[in-house]
Amino acid sequence: MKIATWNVNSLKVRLPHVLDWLAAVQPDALCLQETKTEDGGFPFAALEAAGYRALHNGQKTYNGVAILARDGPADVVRDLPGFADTQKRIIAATLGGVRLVCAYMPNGQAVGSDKYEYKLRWLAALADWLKAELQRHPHVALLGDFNIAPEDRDVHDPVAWQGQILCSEPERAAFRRLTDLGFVDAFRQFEQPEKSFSWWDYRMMAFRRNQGLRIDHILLSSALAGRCSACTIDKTPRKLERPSDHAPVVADLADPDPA
DNA sequence: ATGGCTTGAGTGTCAAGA
Repeated sequence: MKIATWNVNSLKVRLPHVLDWLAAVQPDALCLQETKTEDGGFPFAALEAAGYRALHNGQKTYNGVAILARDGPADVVRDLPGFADTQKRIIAATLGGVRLVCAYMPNGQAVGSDKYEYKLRWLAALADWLKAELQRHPHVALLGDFNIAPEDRDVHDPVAWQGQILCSEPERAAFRRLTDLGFVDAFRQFEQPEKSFSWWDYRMMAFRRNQGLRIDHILLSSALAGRCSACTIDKTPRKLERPSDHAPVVADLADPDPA
């Protein structure tokens, strides 16, 4: 089973890239963030024609998350249970025995801002919910744009970014709270190239200079982590005309051992 | 240099991203 996550920064603009990427990579499930549309503008038919059913939690202009899957997903949840939020950042579904949680975590804008406080509250609510979710489903995969670079090696210039948004200690502590629940950063289970990033600013030719951050992640519950045979960042679509500023992250999961 | 691009909204120019 191949699962993936990609912040597309507007699905209307990026649909051709998404369709090409689905055809080339053939994932069983793709989690999308920043679709930036309500259902009315969502390309259900084009994705269906490509062999993917879509679950969408949409919003006009901002946010919006979706799960594209070959098989029909079950037990769909939209939004963080028990957390009052007008922003559409969560969609979850069960597929092939795996509980997929697609998340677009808040950006936070600046350390100390109202949006930063919201980010930390949102992350705390996510951890509380996932703790309960792990009791119900041992095989949980949390995929998405975390807007957190968990360690200095995930940052092109750790000195410049020290303490800044996406890298601050409270954000990194929120990430560690997830790994303390038993989640494993799939990417770090394997040897990776140095300076591996998943996001590059549109400005300053940041991609060409590889001035990026690794903020898009696939976290696997311990029961799932043992089935993961590979995890990679696919920089190919970042090189296209009018790219998303994020690259997809892909994980391969072996079939479960027969009981 | 609190900039630089890109998107959506809406038709002038701003909010937001990260």
